[in-house]
Amino acid sequence: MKNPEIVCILRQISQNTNVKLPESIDFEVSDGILRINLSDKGVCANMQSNESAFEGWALCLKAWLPDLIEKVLICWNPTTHKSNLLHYERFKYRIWKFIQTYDWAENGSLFNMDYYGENLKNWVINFPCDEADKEAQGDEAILERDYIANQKGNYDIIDQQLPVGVFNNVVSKASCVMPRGKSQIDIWALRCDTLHIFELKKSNNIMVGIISELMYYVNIMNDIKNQRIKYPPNAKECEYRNFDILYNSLNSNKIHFIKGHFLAERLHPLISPAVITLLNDSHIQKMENIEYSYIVL
DNA sequence: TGAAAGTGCCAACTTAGTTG
DNA sequence: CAACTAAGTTGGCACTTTCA
Repeated sequence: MKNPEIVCILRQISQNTNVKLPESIDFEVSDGILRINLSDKGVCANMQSNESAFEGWALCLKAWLPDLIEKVLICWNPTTHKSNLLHYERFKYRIWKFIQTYDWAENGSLFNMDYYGENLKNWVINFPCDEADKEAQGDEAILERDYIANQKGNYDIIDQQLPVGVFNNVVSKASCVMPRGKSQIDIWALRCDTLHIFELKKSNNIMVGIISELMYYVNIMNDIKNQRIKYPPNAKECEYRNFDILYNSLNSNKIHFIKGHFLAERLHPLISPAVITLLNDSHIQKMENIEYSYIVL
């Protein structure tokens, strides 16, 4: 069964005849196995784009079609030339995390993921280099500031725009491992022993890729919390955007829980409550105190 | 006709380079 | 060495396409 037949069943079950699957991904269901075949372009694309967002599609399809799908294989071609090595590197980290998190998910390519454990030791994460622009005009920036202003009383600290760029040993353009720049955690907050991470989306931006983004941010912060990935030495002097408070909390092992929140008026029609439940149904995540939830704006 | 995927453009953001 | 400018990239937005 391929994309057209799968879409057909999804439409029946979800009672939504507008549901679609991205044509840049080949889905294939047979004998209880869903194969998600990603293109060269997809594995090098922004993680929130449909062609790249395998986490979201895997979780949505498995949650909607539990009788048809027991196992999910993420497949791509590791031998061809990759047009964007930074996105590709992040893609491989995402795959590595995904197959660790869910025992029903497997790497369906010939790429050997074992080396990642060693690699992580050399990674460092960048941190704010100035205050966030308080005047930024984008709708999302305005939503972000409003939410932070409204929620100040509910958290010990709440702030915006936390960088999550991965680098080798030092933070510089030459040593970057994954995309840096604009991919930042929209909003983060601390309350007692819990770090909250919010992925904010405007109501007209409803994409399955929101799952990929939030999972990536949560996994990176969890790897920092567990000291698998470090901040560089000069991070301890940074006081922008309340980073010093976060840094000290992480450093003194005060953070025991990480909660990722989808913060939006509405989600993609395939992201049902059952998808959030499946997202949380993981031994590793329970062991590592990771949890996801949907907060309706 | 309406909803969702796909596409191309541009504002905004980070870093690197330059200047006083 | 701070402040400014330039360059390059990301991701949002608005538009187009597709399909029931």
